[in-house]
Amino acid sequence: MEVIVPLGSTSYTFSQLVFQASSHPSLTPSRKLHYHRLHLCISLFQGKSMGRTPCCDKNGLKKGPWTPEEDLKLTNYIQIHGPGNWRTLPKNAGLQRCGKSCRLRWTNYLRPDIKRGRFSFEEEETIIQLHSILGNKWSAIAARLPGRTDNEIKNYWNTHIRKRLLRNGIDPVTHAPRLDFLDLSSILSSTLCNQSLLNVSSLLGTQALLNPELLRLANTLLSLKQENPEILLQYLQQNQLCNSQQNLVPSLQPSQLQAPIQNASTCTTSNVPCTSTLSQMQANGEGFCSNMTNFSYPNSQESLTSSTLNNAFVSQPIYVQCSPNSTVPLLSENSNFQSLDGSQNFNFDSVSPTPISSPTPLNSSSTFINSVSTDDERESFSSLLKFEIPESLDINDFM
DNA sequence: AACTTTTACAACCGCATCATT
DNA sequence: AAATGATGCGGTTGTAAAAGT
Repeated sequence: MEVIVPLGSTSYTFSQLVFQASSHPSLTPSRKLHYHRLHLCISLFQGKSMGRTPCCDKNGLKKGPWTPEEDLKLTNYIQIHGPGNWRTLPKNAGLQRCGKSCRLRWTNYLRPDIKRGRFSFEEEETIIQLHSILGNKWSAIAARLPGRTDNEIKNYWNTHIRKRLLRNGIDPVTHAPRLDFLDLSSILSSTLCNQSLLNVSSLLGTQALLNPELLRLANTLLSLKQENPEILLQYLQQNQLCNSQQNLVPSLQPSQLQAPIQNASTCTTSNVPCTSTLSQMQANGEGFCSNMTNFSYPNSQESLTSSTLNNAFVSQPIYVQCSPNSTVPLLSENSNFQSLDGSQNFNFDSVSPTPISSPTPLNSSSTFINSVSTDDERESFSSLLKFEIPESLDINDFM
């Protein structure tokens, strides 16, 4: 059966088209388009897909995990000839792979300068910061992390960092705190289960979460605490985060916090006293419940009661810096919380207007918000901190 | 112990971009 | 200027290992 192919105003038999395509050495521009269509027709007739020809003939080429033998062949070939010419490389190297697969294997796995193993705290912090600026530009992020590939960073982001940010109420896309992401229900329901803990201190712990930079730092440090406490300790010592003189949150007096915090799990491996910053870390979604309910004084082993917690924590104003030059209370003086059954009301009437800053480290070199040098940076950071709770916030909405 | 679910990561795929013709 | 090829990039998938039941 003869196949008729309409081409422009003329119809050709398929055999005619094949003949012309195979024998025509040079095409005039006016004919190029016709022959391009011809090529497509032939491809279609032969069952090939439309569009650009694939980078390799898929037939007979291996896919899936690479074997050590294949790795060796590829490595040996590149050591001699260098990377590049990926289309012809597999054939020359004796590999039944497409060039794309070879390039990926080399750049993501076999390259000698690739750093293997866990991401360090500094690397993780860098990734988070760069992602907040660059978004999902993995190659751009990888370019600033020597030895790490874009694929590796992307995977690490998706499997570790992204989930952790979500868990801790931070939008992994915008890096802004999101109350709807925060697992407030577990935090509050746990608290509400124990009426003795219905006090301002608990809510202050929750409130501390609402400082986005503290959230971010807490998130990172908490995960590190769980996954690699040694590196955390090293980092804390380097950045003096455990030095009470650092006054990371000046409104919370070290004397009021030392006792419970020294016994908190974060510091069990360290003799270095911790500050309120770490207490706020404890207050995130992963550590909040247990740590808020299990605080005890180190000497007496006496568990803290509601009243002692109140004594220790009540009346501590929490502020979020919303602009480089001013601070405002996170909650208005009229902010109220109400328990599920309405039996407990909370307010922050005692909040004093003493302005404080929130000098949370923003990068591994311990740059603090207050010490940023340029207006752009200030603006950038202050935009990160724009976050407030509506006065009409109702806890029941989160339950 | 067996099975299911979750996690981690290597690899694939399609599209975009750049360089060459 | 347009077509074509090579390479890079980012989203997604497949699968082995680990964790949970």
